[in-house]
Amino acid sequence: MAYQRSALMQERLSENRARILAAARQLVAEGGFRAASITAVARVSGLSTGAIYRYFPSKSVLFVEVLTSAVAHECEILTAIVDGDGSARERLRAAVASFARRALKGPHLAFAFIAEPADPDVEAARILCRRDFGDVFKRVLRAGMASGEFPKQSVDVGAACIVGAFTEALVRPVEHAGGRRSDQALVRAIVDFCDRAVGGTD
Amino acid sequence: MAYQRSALMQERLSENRARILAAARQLVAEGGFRAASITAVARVSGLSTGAIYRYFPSKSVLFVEVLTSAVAHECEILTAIVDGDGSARERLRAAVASFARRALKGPHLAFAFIAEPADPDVEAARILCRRDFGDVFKRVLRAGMASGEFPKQSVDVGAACIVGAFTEALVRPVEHAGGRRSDQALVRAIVDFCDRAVGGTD
Amino acid sequence: MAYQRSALMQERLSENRARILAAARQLVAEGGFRAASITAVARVSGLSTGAIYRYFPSKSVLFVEVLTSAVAHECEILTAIVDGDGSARERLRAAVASFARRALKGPHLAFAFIAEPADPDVEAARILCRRDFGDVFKRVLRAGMASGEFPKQSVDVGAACIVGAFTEALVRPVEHAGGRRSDQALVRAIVDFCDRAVGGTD
Amino acid sequence: MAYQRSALMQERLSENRARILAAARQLVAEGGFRAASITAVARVSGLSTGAIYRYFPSKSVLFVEVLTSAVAHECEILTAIVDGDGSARERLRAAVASFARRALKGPHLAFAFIAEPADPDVEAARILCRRDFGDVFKRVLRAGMASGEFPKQSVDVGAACIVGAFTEALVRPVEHAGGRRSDQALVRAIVDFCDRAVGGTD
DNA sequence: CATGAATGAGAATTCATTCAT
DNA sequence: TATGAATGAATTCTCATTCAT
Repeated sequence: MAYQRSALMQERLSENRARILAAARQLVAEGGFRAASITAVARVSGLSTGAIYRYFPSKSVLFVEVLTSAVAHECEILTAIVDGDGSARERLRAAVASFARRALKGPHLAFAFIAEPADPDVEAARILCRRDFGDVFKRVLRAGMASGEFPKQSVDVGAACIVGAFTEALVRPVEHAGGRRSDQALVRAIVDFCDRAVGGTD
Repeated sequence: MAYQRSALMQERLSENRARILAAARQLVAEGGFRAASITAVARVSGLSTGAIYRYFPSKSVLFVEVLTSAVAHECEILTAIVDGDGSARERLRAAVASFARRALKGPHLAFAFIAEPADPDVEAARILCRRDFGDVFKRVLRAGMASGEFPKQSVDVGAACIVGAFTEALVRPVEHAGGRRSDQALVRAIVDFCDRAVGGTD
Repeated sequence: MAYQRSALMQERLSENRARILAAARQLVAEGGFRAASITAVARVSGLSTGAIYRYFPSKSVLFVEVLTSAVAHECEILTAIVDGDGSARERLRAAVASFARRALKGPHLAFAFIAEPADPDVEAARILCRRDFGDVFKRVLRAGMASGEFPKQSVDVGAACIVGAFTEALVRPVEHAGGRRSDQALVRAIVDFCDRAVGGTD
Repeated sequence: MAYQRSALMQERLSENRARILAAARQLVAEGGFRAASITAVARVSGLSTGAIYRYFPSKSVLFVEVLTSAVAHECEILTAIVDGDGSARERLRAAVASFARRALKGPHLAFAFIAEPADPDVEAARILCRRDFGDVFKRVLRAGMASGEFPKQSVDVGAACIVGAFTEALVRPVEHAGGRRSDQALVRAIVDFCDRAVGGTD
């Protein structure tokens, strides 16, 4: 009996795939990579462990995709801001502020993806992701230098420093959730720091 | 009559302790906490697994010591610089440059200690260590603001951003060892970034 | 669509659970709790160590169940006898005789359960089990005292002494299996001892 | 250089041996065989682990001696009572009462020796010790039967039952130390039980 | 094609025993 | 001779991955 893969079936397949990714994302967000076992992903997604392996050949591959898709999404948002209107300085401030605000809403996820290693494959993907983040900032740095808004500086290092600066500044309040300063003030301080760092004028 | 513990024996004991710490440090530097199993520490240190437990009551305690001793050492060096002579700006530049140069020599370790989580006990120690690093920079920031060298800014956020910025900027070249720019130029770029970020004048 | 768990599968699951319990029971019977490692249970049951942990969350829980289920079974039998017809004395004799005969068939197990401690959790369960045994005998003692068959005496101590007496008398012949007197005579002697101890008249 | 083993040295040797035995006894009394590791024995005795092995070839041998010497001591006391003056019944009551009172003073030790097994060698010794205990009671049983004080009964079984009865009755209060009945009343109840069991008349 | 029970290598930790000093 | 550091096999438990149903 020949099987026809119906549209319905196709849909279910990609729905399952999405469910698995969502479950993995949620688990990492709630408890880090440590809490994200295949068994847990199966439980949260409502599928079996065997089913996970139908959609992803290994745990590494699954989490590399979780990581890259989340980062790609963030990068799209940042890119839209960086490629938008306004001065380079305005765009940089807006991009940093946007990332910081989003990270403060879903804290552990941002931390895990940016800072937490898992196994070597995921680690390799994480490094590529950080580079992707950096690339967005490189563009606005180049634009600012071209227009004379920013002084001459290393684009590579500047971009990495920006990513590192706001990552680190965001990680700490995340870890002591209680008694943190207002998120507004935190975002503002991070943005000011990056602004001064690249601009040199206040 | 109890036998005197000979000086030779004493020396071997502390030598073994140091060997265990060195082995643990090396394993973390090469492959992160993931690669640092007790078995691996035993193999690299040339001792048995049981011997590890004569010197350290648990894996957690061992790695907390690895972490805190490394960080304490770095903090001492930074503190000496920050408490030295010169303008706040000069001292900040010197501190960042010193850390960056040292990190480039023993690369992965710095990252693993700053960014990589392990088990809850080590994680708790790691958070304290990050705070210690930040504290050093807070002092120079306060000094610069008091003397009017630096504009008014958030000391907490600024310190975290500095730590994050140079950590991130150092991690990337470390991970793609080939084709990196000259270390000198890298250090210079990082220092300039932090300098502008806190000072606002060039 | 979730698949139905077939009756066959259901059966295999409870069969495995039973196999694990049986293997644990056998190992305790043959060599005491000392000989009953998880590895040994896995070997004897024909499963892997990991499989044991699908059915029982820890070694303690497994052995607590082995212990309590065996004791509960014995207690049911004794309770049925003690709550049956006849004089208190007849029921006491029947209960002791029944336990003794059963113990002589599966010897070491009864002893290990009554006398041998293991880890704290199992030990706690063991104490509760001894109390359960004692409770059965307390009832018949109270009945006999109420009816005037037995002289006034401590119910608590009497019950404990009965359990201890037949346990000890059964343990020795069990351990030197060769050359033992006839089981019949042994059971008779134990029953007579307990009978005299509580009744005081022959 | 030929060594002369001086009297002083001889004394120290047997003193050390005694210290080791005392340390082992104390540890078993306080925490059972579980707490009695060779390292712990070394610590408590003030000797090194290596020294333990100069006096005892293995842990088993050490604890077999701890066990047998303690039991031998109890047996001597019981034997003196059993071989003393008075009716068989009086001597039996006195012996049981003596053992019970002593056990209540140093409870864990008696329990560990009577009920708790360790490794196979110690276990074998424990069984022999119980037999030794039983032998004492066999003598008084025989004496009582010969004089017509006790009815005809199995000496072997009776002795075992007596040992089991008072052991069990003593073990329980030991384990729930709080809220126990008065020791006096407990001893009395145990003695009465054994008395009735062998004598048949009140 | 989905299921989830089973696998088994590997992790941290313990401890009786040995042997270089 | 006494020491106690070192050994290493054994223990309990975890989890990514497979495969019979």
